[in-house]
Amino acid sequence: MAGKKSPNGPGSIAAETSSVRRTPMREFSRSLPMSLLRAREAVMRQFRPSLRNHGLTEQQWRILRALTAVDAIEVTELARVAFLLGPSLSRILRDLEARHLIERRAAKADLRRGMVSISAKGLKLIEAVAPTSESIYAAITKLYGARKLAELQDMLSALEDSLSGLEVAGAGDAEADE
Amino acid sequence: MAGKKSPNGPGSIAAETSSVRRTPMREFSRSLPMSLLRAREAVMRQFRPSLRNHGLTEQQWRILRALTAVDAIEVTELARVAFLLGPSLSRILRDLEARHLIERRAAKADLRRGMVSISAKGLKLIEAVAPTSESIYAAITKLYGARKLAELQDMLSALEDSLSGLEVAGAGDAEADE
DNA sequence: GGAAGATGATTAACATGTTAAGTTTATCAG
DNA sequence: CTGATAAACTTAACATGTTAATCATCTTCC
Repeated sequence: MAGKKSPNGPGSIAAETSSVRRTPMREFSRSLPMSLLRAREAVMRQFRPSLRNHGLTEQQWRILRALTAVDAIEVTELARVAFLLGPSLSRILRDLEARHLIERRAAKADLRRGMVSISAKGLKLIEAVAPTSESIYAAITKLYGARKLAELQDMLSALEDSLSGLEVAGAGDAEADE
Repeated sequence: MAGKKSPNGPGSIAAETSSVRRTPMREFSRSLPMSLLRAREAVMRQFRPSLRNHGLTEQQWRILRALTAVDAIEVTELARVAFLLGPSLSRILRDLEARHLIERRAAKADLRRGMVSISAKGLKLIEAVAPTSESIYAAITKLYGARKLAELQDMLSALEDSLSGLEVAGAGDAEADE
């Protein structure tokens, strides 16, 4: 049930012919992006069912969660805090507003800016989800170790910092072969 | 250009009213899922432009990359290796096949199973992208430190292992309020 | 003060993530 | 051999990621 089974039994063609093409590359499964992706998925797999039972996606939860910390916030700031791109945020806010979980108004001084805040209904929903969410987080912390978890987050943060100054290379690499 | 600016200047309404609702929760930006998401995005941001210049998305690249290591592989195995869900993989394979970057055939012993392999054109594309990709990876390794990078991957792997035995809780938590 | 350019937000278009349902082929009980 | 069950994909439907284009408002400069 828990682990993925390895179908190496009958007719596993791929396993028999594993020394054919050897491009000199890092092993695929240990590349940094894959490691980060798998780790994150392992974590989110724990949270998704609970969120889903409350009718929320991960991103919708992130937004409501961020809104509980402030009275109101500009859309752009919210995108930064919840780590969502503008277009995604626009769509989600439209949906959350239709469900009366948030409220919107235009900023007085600049009509381009939209101010967003969580509604009473939204707060109530948050309070309904939070206990389970915190419980899961506590279980993860206990399993992995609080100290190790803090260390991991420090290393992730350091990784972000390391890359923040990197100019995106290959911007004139080659053209798509169309 | 490089850093995000913090518009704390005129009319920053959110910043002034920061002590209103205080749900007793972890600080949002330091939650584990967010840390992992941001770190991964910081890494992928380096690769995406180069891939894009070759007409590939991140996932398409993962698939072709995985295919270079084997002669042929079953779809299910490919999904596991490239860490994609079945439906995503189906769509991408359809597209890659239409572009003649991969080849497909049915397994002789079991017509339900599809065997996938990379084409000559696909290999050529891989070889065109690989140098830039490796160069970027090397730059990241140098910036962050090879030792630290290995340590980070070990910790990520350990995190996966820790969570692999966790039963997904909250599966009967509550119903969506519709 | 009005046109040009900058900024905040949304919309458009396409690709993927995610869960559920459908299709085809195997396997198995009777 | 046939109907039921399972397995391997594939499709469907909806939500988000990603980049480009559009819209509305603001700022600037002449």
